[in-house]
Amino acid sequence: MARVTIQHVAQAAGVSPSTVSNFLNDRQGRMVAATRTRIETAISELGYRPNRAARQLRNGKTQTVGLVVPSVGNPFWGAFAHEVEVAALALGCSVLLCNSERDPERERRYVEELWEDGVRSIILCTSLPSLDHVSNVIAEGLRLVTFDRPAQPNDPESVVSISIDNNVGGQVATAHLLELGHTSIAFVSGSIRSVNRSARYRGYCDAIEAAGLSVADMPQWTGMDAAHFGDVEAAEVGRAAARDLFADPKNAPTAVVAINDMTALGFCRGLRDLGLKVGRDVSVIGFDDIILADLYDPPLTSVRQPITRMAQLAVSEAVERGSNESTDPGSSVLLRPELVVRESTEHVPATPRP
Amino acid sequence: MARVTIQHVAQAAGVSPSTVSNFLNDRQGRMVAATRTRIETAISELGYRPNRAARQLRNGKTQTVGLVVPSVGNPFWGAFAHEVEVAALALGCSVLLCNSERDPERERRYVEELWEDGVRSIILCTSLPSLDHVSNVIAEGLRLVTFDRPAQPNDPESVVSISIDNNVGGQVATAHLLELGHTSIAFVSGSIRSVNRSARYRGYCDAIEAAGLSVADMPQWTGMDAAHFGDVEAAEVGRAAARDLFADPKNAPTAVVAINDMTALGFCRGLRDLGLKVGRDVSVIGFDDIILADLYDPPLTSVRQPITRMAQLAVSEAVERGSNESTDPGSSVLLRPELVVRESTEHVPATPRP
DNA sequence: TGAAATCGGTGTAACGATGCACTGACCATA
DNA sequence: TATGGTCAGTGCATCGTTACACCGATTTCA
Repeated sequence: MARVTIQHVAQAAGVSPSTVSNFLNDRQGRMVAATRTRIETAISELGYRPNRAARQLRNGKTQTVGLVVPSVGNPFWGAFAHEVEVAALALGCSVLLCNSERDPERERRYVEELWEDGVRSIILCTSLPSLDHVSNVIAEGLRLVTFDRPAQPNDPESVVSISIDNNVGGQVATAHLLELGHTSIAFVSGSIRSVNRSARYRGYCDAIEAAGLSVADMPQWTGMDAAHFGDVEAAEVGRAAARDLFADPKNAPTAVVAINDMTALGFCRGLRDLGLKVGRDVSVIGFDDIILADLYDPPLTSVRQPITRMAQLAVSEAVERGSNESTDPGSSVLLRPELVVRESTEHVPATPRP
Repeated sequence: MARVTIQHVAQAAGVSPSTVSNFLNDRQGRMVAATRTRIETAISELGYRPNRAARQLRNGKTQTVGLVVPSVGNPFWGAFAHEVEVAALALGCSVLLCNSERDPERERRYVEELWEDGVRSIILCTSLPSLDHVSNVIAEGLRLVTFDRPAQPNDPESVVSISIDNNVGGQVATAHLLELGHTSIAFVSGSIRSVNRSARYRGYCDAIEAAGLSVADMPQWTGMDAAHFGDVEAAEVGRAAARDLFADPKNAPTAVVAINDMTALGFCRGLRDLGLKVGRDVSVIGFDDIILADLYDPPLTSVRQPITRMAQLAVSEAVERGSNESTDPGSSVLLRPELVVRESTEHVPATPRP
């Protein structure tokens, strides 16, 4: 089965390869209808599919979207990667998968390699405050879509962000706990230098103070200062937080806002280690609403990110803007998160724990 | 920043492009050491990286590994995809991700498209009994590694399988429950036409009968006959199974072997809906040992698949055999699964449930 | 009616890497 | 000194597509 090339199509249609190429690339301005149909039938009869490598070599671009996530092993990123692939498929693109392990240096290397390999659109899931590490590639024309990281003031103009409003998310989560009567609410998060973390934390602070309470009075957990920890370890962070926060029961929270569901689930596991019951003893709320939130016992209250919609937006920004050369600034999107109340959050216990 | 090509390197090293190409492709048989070093320094000084597209166009191959999983959204496949990417990176390959949604037609299309795009090695995660749908591509020379699907008698010779021994897994899981005193053990699975399911089921049957019991006496659940259901829906399967099996409490099992952890977790969720407690009331065991098994409440007993090792094996089979043109039959691997006992399996309750 | 404009396409030289067939220099043998 | 053989490296056509420059035929318009 030798490859069917554009020459075969040209011959079958009785035109020159150039004309077929013009047809394929929508430069049909000057082309009589009959020619068009002859080419169309020739293509379908021969089952012609353009050779990607040749195309890429010629114009220095791929139809591939790069997807850089912290780790597909994490259920949230796995689910997102899935949605991205589905959305990209619908637009006729493939997805090249890269795990950054939340390492800025790997992020940079991946982005640079993808660029050099002709990938012109990348969906970068990062939560680094600055994009300096990839700014040179952006300057050369990379269409970068950041996900789960709202646009920052210093971002290059061409960068588009698809994200939920983490500040609102933090507020909604915290307000929910406040409404349940909690007044001792801890914020649990691992990674420090993340824009998400700070936005969610700010939302948490805002809600606390709006309720007339003081953040300073809340139980604090400073987090594991490990410079290097992946995404799968998020659960470990939660578990450690539970251990530490309840080391001194007098000063322990009655409710916890976790930075994401994995950390929340780890926290629940930690509570279990201590003989405490989620919901009854301590309310826990997470972020993301991964599939396991609903499966958990008790089902986890969470701030949902609409990943299907977000993946579609990200892919269409990456691909469609990537195709036309317009310097259209593109549109960053800040979606409203949605609170999904389940059973891990309950009214504050009437009697203080023993 | 114009691209550095092999010509630039050649010029800098004072040789012809052909010589540089020879160097790059390890055809250094006849090449004096001085030339070699001149080329080496030229490459590193100029920061030369070969152009993938040109290479691919020239020899019709990519250095990319195709990875076809049912859905990266499923935590097990997400974790596996992660390990594959890590292993591929170590060998200098990228990974092209495809979700088959367990649809044979999509599987076929993806495999064919990857092949036509020059991908010569594919890790296919399927559980279809036959590989007929991709046999034409295999015949043309595709290096196919199947994962989580043991080699079948009718498979083409060149196909390599990396899998655990599912039969043993089924036995180990069931034997564990038998040891705990259970005599009413159900097998819960969704997909019907899967080689995994049948192997695990056979293991289950073997263990039951080895204990002097009869499979016919066990509570049966025929499964949802949906022709089409994805991988993420696995949890739904478990939940439905719980509902159905306990519809008639007199005839309900005291323990359950689930086809995988997602189904097991769904089953646990179903039990919870019914007011039953996992472990105390009903023992549940899953397969895969995904990260959430340990996080769950109660932590889930599971038959672990050593995915890191398996991913390494799969990638090395795919890439290293792919590189040399030997028709070395390659070696299928059947790893021993490992039982991880946690708290979702307990001794059979002394008193029958009300 | 003749010059220009338009129409519908075609010829050709790249894009960067590769590998076969070749060459010129040197050495050994007869 | 012919003859042949090895050594170290080179020339060139090629992979499939694309885009620019070009071309002959028809139409337009003053």
